[in-house]
Amino acid sequence: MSHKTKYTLVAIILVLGVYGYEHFLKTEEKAEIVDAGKEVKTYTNEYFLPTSTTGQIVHHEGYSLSYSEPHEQAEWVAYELKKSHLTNTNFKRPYFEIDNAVKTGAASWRNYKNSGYDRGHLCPAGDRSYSQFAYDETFLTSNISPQEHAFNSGIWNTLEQKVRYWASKYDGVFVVTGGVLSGNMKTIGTEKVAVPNQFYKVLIDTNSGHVKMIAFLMPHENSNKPLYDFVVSVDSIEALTGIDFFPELEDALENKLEASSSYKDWSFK
DNA sequence: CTGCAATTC
DNA sequence: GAATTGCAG
Repeated sequence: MSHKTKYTLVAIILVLGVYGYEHFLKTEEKAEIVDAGKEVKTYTNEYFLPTSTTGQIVHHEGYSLSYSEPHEQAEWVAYELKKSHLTNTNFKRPYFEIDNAVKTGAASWRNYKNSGYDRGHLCPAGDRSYSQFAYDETFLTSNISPQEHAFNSGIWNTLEQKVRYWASKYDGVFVVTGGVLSGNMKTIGTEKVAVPNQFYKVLIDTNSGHVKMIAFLMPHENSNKPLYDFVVSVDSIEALTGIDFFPELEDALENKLEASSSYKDWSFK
């Protein structure tokens, strides 16, 4: 063959080689996140996981979730927020990524684009700022729900900050949070991601002597009311969602704590 | 902290 | 599409 043909072939091989290597790197990066879901969780983490009404629980390094395919979002996200997790580091926000660990296919972030709704974190990025990996992992689409911006940056944000305050004060809390996926809901995007009409957050603390619980149920709208106005019993959220929140607790204790809507054990400062 | 959007390459 | 920059609650 001619020299010209040889050079052409070499050039093509080089281009394919570089492309292939970059593709290999990207595949490796994705594999890291997927494999992270297979890691064995700590005892405490497993212990407080709620039941799944959808049959699809996914474990990530920094949180676990139960994915509802019909609603294209998690019915709950659960994680332990330790005092040591709280840092002042200010990571750059990454791009949202489809969660490949969701076998039925997690929603694309494109559903949210120009929808008028925020990509609202369920496990807040601010709760996983102890490492770049943990922070980035919260930007998976299985960890977000459509939220009105005024709500997300308003009273919901206030609640999230209060959770961090409690995690610091009580040396760690276990957090379960999600939207109430029932009733008539609007949808956004081509995949019809449901817009919850209410959001909840359930906390349990076992590190402060005696076990205590608190639950919040908020309409999907901003509010200037104090946080304690939204305290409800865990039982009432279980009735709404069908989720059993702390099935591993001793029954008598579980029944007592979950029936209570008292917040006397939790400091609102 | 919680986010979106316009701009540039 | 990726990254930077600015803006808003």
